[in-house]
Amino acid sequence: MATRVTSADVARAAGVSRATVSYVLNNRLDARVTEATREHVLDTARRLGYHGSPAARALRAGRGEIVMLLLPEWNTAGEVGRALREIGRQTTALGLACLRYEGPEWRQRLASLLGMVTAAAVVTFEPLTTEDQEAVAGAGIPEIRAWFLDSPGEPHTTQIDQASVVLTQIDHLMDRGIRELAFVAAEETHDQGFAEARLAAFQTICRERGLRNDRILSVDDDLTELVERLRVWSEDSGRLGVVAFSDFTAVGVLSAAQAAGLQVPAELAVIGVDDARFASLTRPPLTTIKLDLMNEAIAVARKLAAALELPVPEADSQRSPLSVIVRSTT
Amino acid sequence: MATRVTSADVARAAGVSRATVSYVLNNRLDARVTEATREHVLDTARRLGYHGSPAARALRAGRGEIVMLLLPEWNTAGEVGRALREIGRQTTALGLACLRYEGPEWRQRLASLLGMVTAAAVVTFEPLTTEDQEAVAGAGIPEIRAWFLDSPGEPHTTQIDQASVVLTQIDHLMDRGIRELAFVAAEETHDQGFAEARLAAFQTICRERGLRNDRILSVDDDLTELVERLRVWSEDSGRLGVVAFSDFTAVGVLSAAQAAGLQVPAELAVIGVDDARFASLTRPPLTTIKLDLMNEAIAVARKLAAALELPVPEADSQRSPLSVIVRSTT
DNA sequence: TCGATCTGGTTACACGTGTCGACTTGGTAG
DNA sequence: CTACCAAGTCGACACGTGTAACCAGATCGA
Repeated sequence: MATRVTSADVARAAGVSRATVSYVLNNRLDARVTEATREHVLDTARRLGYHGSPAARALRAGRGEIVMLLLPEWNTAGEVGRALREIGRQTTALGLACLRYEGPEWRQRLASLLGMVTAAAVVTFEPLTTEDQEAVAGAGIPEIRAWFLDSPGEPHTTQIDQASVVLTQIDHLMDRGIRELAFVAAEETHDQGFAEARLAAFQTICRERGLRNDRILSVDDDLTELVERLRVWSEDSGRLGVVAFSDFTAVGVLSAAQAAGLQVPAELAVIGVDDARFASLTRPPLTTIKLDLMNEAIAVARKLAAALELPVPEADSQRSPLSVIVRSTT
Repeated sequence: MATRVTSADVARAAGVSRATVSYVLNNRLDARVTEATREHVLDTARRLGYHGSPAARALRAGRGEIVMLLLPEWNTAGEVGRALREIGRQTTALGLACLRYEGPEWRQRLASLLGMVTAAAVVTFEPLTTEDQEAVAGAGIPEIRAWFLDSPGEPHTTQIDQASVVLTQIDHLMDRGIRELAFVAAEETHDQGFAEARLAAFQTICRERGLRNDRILSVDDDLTELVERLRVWSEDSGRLGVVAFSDFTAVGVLSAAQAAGLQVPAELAVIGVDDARFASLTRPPLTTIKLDLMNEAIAVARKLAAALELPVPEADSQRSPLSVIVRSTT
């Protein structure tokens, strides 16, 4: 195994001092270096295959180059995944490395984690425990909050809130002339906070519009209860509109609707969220909401750059954060 | 912002030398330290909220404490995600931090990435380009291969190969008396390698057993072709068994079957892969294969420990890597 | 009593980098 | 001829650790 090649090696090979090498590699314009030697150093560095030691640089600079994303156990298949990739891209453009830490394990172990990773900043997607908050503060690292989910008592930092997702769903159903609504969530361990926020929004919006807001159900693997409820609900209303928590849930609703003998979309309309991969493969193809979190991703990158005193990237022009993908279930 | 508290601070506060502090904190048994002073140092360290500088430690040790998982753009919702979490857990148990880098961006940029992250090792799930391979070699870091997918020309390192997945699917269908098989894959950007490997396995196995192996289709959003093919295929065979690439694909098959007027499972049987969340919600509920990658995850951890000369964890007892979740589509 | 051994701890160095102040040079004005 | 200046380099330090080498004092065998 070839031992690491250091800047001293480069200096020796190029016949200059180590300081000069450092100046050239970090191309500091204020240090006066002849163009000839600059080229020479750059060339030998490349020839020797020099890559600086991140540890040494971090030690010297007092700050690392890693941006650590502390992810809850989310499903990253859909738009959330796309947003995370965009954050990664932006971070790379800032000259930093974007790494993810996933799983529930970090919840009280952040201190030991930060004792192993020389992070430049930490990006959170949920409130931290006070203990963890102290850990990140003790490490002298900024915490960037990318909370896509509104959190009680905290000013929300992104433009898309869960309420407007539900609002868009309801608006679409009402545009189709439907005034009898129901909300179906999923019994899941993940994304529980999202489900609660959406449910609350559903109830509020319905109340404001003078609609019934008590048709609510959580569905698990067993669909029998859902079948029963759909039957009852649609008996006392002309045409039922189901606001599904996600496309997964919507699949369950479709199955239950058939079992209940309800025609989709004639007697029962469904609208999901996330435009999952299988949404176009259901029967009938699923109408759903597509989120666009790019603005949020860029917002995160801007906060990051500001906190680290780096050049702040431009905000993208107006993009519509929510759009309805109309297929055949509404 | 409170400045970082160093081991020198602890030493000063405890009235001992910095070396003693270091000995205590890394509790080296060979160094002679009184139990009293040990307690005292440990206490003051806790009181001051001392956390070592990962950068300095890495610089001194010549090796970082980060295990970097270089992930392709996989769907991590199912069993793969569980395996990754297990790898993370094992890594943590080894005293290392397990971070993920995801996205296609690293493909030729590994050198610059390793220039920012002080990694102890790199875990790959696909072959690296030669350029990237040089980068990791130049950094003097071991590469741990966790290739769940068989790769041509490379001895495969895990027990589950794609062929046995397909084998299990076919075995189950044949147990049900089905001898007319078809393979349906998905037109996707991700997981393409998996799809090809599975298709090849399907063709080989069918040939070996003297069955037709030319009923093959890739499905995209448009199901019309699939509907047509299912109709044709089931006309010249009594009962058709469809080997689906994934549960997603299976959903498409179910939709197409209904459109073609075929009863499931009487006239057409389907079996998927992955036991996705929605598999129990389809209509009828989907029979599928559940992978258990825990053995593979532990194998990765063992290789990792061996490469870094750490105590190698025990291999788990025998677990069945593949099991059939029988529901109602077969 | 005196050297040998053990105990509890400290001093000093190295890891690889960024950067400040100092140090050579030519060149030029006084 | 001296004083000064700017351009181009370099020596030296600090960042925070882990650990080998060393040292004062106590204990102990002869």
